[in-house]
Order: sequence, then C-alpha cells, then structure tokens
Amino acid sequence: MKKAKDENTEEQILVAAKNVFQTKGMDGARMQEIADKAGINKAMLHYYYRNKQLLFEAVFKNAFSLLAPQLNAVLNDDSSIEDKIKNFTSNYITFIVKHPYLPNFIIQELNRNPDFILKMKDNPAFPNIEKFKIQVDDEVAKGVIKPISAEQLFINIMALNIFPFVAKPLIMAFTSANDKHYQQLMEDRKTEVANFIINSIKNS
Amino acid sequence: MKKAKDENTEEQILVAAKNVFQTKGMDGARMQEIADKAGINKAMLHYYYRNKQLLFEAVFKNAFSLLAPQLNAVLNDDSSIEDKIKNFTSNYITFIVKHPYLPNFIIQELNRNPDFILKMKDNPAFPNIEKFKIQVDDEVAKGVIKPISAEQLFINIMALNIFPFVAKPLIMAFTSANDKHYQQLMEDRKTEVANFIINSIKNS
DNA sequence: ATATGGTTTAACCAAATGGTTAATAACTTT
DNA sequence: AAAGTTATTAACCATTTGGTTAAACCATAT
Repeated sequence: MKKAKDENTEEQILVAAKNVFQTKGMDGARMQEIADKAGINKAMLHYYYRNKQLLFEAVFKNAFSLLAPQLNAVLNDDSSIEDKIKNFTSNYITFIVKHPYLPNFIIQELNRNPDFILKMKDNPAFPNIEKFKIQVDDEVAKGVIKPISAEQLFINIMALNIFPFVAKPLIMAFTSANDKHYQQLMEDRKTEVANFIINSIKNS
Repeated sequence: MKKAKDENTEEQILVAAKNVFQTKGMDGARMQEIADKAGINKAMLHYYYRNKQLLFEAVFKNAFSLLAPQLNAVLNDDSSIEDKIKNFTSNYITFIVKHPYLPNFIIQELNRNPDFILKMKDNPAFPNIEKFKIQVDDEVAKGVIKPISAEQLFINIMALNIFPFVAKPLIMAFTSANDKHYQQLMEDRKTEVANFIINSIKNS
C-alpha cells in the first residue's frame, strides 16, 4: 500500500511543524528546522503543504480544534453553572498540562493577525456564548447566583484558568517559584479557582 | 548645542522601535521598518544601539519599567487589601487602554526567552510578593478575608485584570463583540472585577 | 578658516531563508 | 516487466535581512 508512507510523512511533518510553530511562533519558525525535526527534505514541506503560511494554518487549526471543545464545556454543557465551573476548572488545568504551549500559541498568533479568527468561525464547533447567556440570566433571575452578565462571568472563568499558563514566566518570577513550586500552584488551582469563582457569585 | 540632535535621534529610534517591536515581536520586527518609522538611515540604528538584540532589550526594559510600578501598587502599597484591589483594578484598566500592546508584548517575549526576566530582577523596583504575603496572612488571621494564599490571590488579581487585554481577539470572537462593545466590556470591568474579587474573599 | 569630533548617509556584503526545479526512487497498475 | 504515477532528494535561486564601511556632513573650538 502506497498510502501508508504518504500519510506517515504528512503526519510527521505536521507533528514537527506543531512543535516548531508552537514554541517559536510563525515569524520565529524556520522551514529548515521543521524539515530536520521531521527527518525529511525541505522540499517535502512544500510538496505537502505548498508554503509556510498554509503549513502554519494547518497547525493553527489543529491547535484551535483542541482548545474549542474545552471552552464549549462551559458554554454548551447542560449541568448547572456551579457544576460547570467545577468541572471545567479541573479538566482545563489537566488538559493544559498536556499541551503547555497551546494557549500561548493561539493568543500570540491571533494578536499578530486578528483576522485569522474569522477562518475559525466557519467551524460549527466554534464556541458561542448564546446558550450560556440564557442559562446565566436564568440562574440570576431565580436567585441561584448573584447578578452578573454572562460575558463578564465567561471572561473571568477564562482569565482565571488560562492566564496562569500564558504568564508562567512572570508568575514564576514574582512568586520566586521554581518549576516544582509552580506546578504545585497550578495543581492547587484545580479546586482553588472553582471555589474562588463560586464564592463570588453564589447566593447564600 | 550638538547634543540636542543626538538625543532627539536616539529617542526617535526608541519610539519607532517600541512601535514595531511591540506590534510584531522580536522575530517579526525588521530593522528597515524601524529606520523608516524613525525617518533615518538603517546604519543609525547600529550607531546608537549596536545591533537588533540590544535595541530590542532597550525597548523591553522600557516596557517592563512601565508595568512594574502598576503591579507594585498591589504588592507594596499600605492600604487594606480591599482598597488595593479596588484601586488597582480601576487604575490598571485605565493604564492599559493607554498602552494596549504592552502586556501582550511582555508575555510573548518572556515566553520566547524565559531567561530574559533574570535581567529584570536586578532592578530594585522589580515586583516582589513578600510584603503582600504578610498582609494577606495577617488579614486572614484577623478574619477580615477568607483563607487564601497570597500567591493564589495575586495570580487571580493579575489574571482577571490582564487576561482580557491579552486575549482580546478571542474574547471579541466568542462574545461576538465589535470594538465598541469590547471597549464597553472593559470599561465595565473597572468596577466589576474588584467586586468579583472582593465578593469572593471578604468575610461577612 | 580650518582642524576636530561626533553624526549621517549611500553603497555594499555575507548569511539566511522561503521557495523551485529537474532528476531519481519507489511503488501501482496494466 | 513496462508504463505510469507518486514520493523524495540534491542542487539551485531570488530575495530579504542584519550588519559594515568609507566617505560626506556639520557644528564647534582653536
């Protein structure tokens, strides 16, 4: 079978490209380095992905499609707000430990080229806040949680969960933490963050 | 006076370099573009700053020295925790509206080269959490605020304030906001964020 | 006015970089 | 096994890029 080799090479390229793009960014990445990491000739990159931009987009879409379902867990799940926050916080931190470069990569590249997100919006799995909005307004009306807009709550949830990984070097410096200490801080946040949010919004 | 011209050129270079480095990053920045923006010959960049790396470091240190005092307002001010949070949140958001590229620039470049922060630590104004730690432990002991570690509280304060600007393109996409709507969200956060934090930690 | 010293420029350079090409290798189909 | 097709490579190319150099410029001191 011919396909085996093809897909293998194509996949190896994507893995290598992910590696390089996510650590160095579009501008810092070198096609030669990607080729070396994939163990192939530089011309192969163009054979399969035509040019740097398209290879980058393949990597970016791939990364984004990993992150999106995580956020959808907050926006479109059927459980209560309190449960969502608890689950998301724990799950997200576990998730990000496995993909440490991911949030930073996405944020960095979107800031470099904000229009890029338009290409992502086509995807039906693109996170949408509408359902969450209804739920928040509902729970506020019922008095389950204190008045807050869905947008602000969602921003807060994202901020508290994502920021500590994006700003890792800053946090390590300010708290004089080594890698082990930093990991412990993040581990603690799996419950700490959910409590922090729920404390703030729950009516008692 | 000869000096007038010197300092003027040197300053113009720094302004142009800030402009380009903060929007494109170290890797995306081009010396030619900086020279053009400064209205001078490319050789002048090397005459005053020797090479790209040193010019970049001048810009980075400059940016960092703007951010540091903001964070020190939380860490080293003498007011109560509640007051600090209220003041910081409002001040920081006002500050960042004036320097929109700053937090993203610092975070992006520190992730590209984490060792870089070591050079910043020499500065005596480098944010240090020790005093804040004592204060938090004290207010927790007195029962003014609920039990929380100073590190986690500081991370939360930073996250809630800084993240929304770093992740602007994501937030705009998820909330389907245009620029005006986004600005309004940030404006609301000047009080919203402080309330959110205080709600969560204050003993009642 | 002229010598002096820092400032500025145009022209240049070597290395790096994304991309192409033409030939070869390997596999499939007939 | 011959023909056809896809995969892979080495060599090459044009452009970009950070950096250099030697000469010109200009303000000031003598």
